[in-house]
Amino acid sequence: MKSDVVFKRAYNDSLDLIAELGVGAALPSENALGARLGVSRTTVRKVLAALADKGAVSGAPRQRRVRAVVQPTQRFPDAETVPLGAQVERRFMEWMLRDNACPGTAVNELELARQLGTATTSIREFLNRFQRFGLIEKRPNAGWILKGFTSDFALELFEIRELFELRSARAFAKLPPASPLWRQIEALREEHLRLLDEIEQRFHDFSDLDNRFHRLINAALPNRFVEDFYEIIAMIFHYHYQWNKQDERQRNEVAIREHLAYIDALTSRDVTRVEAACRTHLASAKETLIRSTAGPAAVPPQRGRRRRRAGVTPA
Amino acid sequence: MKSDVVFKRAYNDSLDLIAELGVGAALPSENALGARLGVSRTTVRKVLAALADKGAVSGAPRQRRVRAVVQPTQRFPDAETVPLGAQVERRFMEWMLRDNACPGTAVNELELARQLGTATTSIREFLNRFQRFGLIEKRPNAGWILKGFTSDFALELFEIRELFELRSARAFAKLPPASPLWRQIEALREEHLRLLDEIEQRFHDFSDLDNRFHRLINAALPNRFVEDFYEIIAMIFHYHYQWNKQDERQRNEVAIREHLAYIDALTSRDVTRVEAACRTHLASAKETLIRSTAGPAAVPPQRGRRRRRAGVTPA
DNA sequence: AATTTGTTTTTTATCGATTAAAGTACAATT
DNA sequence: AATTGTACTTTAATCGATAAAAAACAAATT
Repeated sequence: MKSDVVFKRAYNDSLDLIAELGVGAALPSENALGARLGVSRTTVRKVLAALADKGAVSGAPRQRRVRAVVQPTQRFPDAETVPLGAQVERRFMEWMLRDNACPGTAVNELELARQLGTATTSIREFLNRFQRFGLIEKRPNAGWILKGFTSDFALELFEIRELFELRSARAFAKLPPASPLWRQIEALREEHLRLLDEIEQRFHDFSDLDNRFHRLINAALPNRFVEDFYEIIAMIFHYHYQWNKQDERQRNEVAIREHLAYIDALTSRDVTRVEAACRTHLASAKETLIRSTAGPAAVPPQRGRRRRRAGVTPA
Repeated sequence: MKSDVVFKRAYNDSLDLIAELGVGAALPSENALGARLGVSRTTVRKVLAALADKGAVSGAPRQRRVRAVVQPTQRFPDAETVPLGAQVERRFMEWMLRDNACPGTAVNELELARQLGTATTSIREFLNRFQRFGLIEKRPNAGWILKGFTSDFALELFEIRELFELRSARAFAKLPPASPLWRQIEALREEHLRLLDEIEQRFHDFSDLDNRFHRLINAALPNRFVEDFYEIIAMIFHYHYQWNKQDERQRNEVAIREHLAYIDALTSRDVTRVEAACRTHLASAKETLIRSTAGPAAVPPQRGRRRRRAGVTPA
């Protein structure tokens, strides 16, 4: 059956919302709530019913009000608000990165399903979607082979990344002065400066800023394939940041300065400078990533004999 | 339950094989047959048992021989040897291209499943894999939206294609003279000349040649993301060739000449010439593709109201 | 007349079960 | 040492069913 993560997340978000509104405040209409929480009215009504049950809101049809603010302890645990697919992805990536899973390892649906406690269907769905990241490969009727997070992977990834980002950065530099992107990049520049100021305490916040920065560059010349590719980058970095804490503050500080130089180059509209700044930054990002890969080897898949099994660590 | 397309295809292929060997010839060992047919020994034995049953091969243990060549009418129909996923893809693409399905149309799993006569699981799997082609988009918990085969799609596709192919072609031109790829491209050049010679009768064969030509260029500097992207191109052209027959002979002849100029540029190792030839060819391919698209519009998805349904034509 | 709410229908996410195919193991045969 | 028969175990592909969420319809209210 379908899980109710949508309901649980909406319920938790509603608790925040009523705390924000304060006791006595009138609630928005069901449709307005749905739009705000990003769920259908069906789910809104379920949440509202649960809240009325807890005595958090009064149930009167057309004039619902906040009656009491619910204790944070009454919230659903965060783990229960994460969609199954995302959970599977996280566990799989952790296994691959943390345990440095070896290229050539067989990944098998049944065993993954057992270890993650889900039906095989969900695992299949995940693997099929995950395939596009280039880290696994399907052999029809015979499971999946891990290609692995190797330095080859990182090199190929960054070759394309550079190709794409140079293209986008050139387009950015040629943007008409009236383009709203100029304001956005100026705002990002200021965010960078603020972060640099408090780098000792807030260096973790760089990951998100990095993501927004590169997406903004790509927005100069939208292309669905570039955007899709950037999702691969974002995914890799998302997990990589969580896993490789070595020199994190230092690395992020360097990257921030590179971003600032990159932004300056863009605002100068001097294509040669833009290209140089872009290349410099990507080269150092590549270095960082490669240092944490397993190595170059892509061991050919062993056939005919029992292959090493994927051992994702149990929950 | 699992379908037995693997068995049926292997069986058909075996019929071809025994016809090729001729009556009286000794059959290869089970393992050798498995390697040749691309299936496991389990399936080989099933096929062999079926063939013995038909009297096509003698069942004697270690000296199996071809006894009779089976009539082509005894083969399994081709439709039964196509994996479900491929069938779904074909039907879906035909619907989109032939019926010029409108961007913004909702694609719904249940209805597709009903129309194609499969379980919804298979449809989901297909849609998840198909997503990477950039023609559909998922809205979690709420089905899929067709982005459609629009001119925007073609433009974005060709922007990346040019970026990638210029990169590969430059690398090709710089290949050391000892590289085996030089021999391969020379062989392809001759194939092009032969095809040009018989263009009136054989213009259909260009599609396959085109595919092999561009893959060879990409092989100059292997990169999994470039290869993955080329699968999108190949898929689009595969269906496009089947669907748009207008001026086919003429178009293919032009393309062959462009390929020949491109190959000459490569063998000259003059990067400027290579780039020019590559751009010329891709520009004309782009033109062809764009002429058969629906138009630029990407209608925003309608929400809250029943959207137009995807009407894939029944089997 | 447009919102808002109550009710019903449709669709997606997820499960568990079943069959085909792959893979394992090993002794018997050439 | 490779090939085969036999028998078995494991895994992938595919189905149908069910609960949650979305969407549509209908009635009530301002």
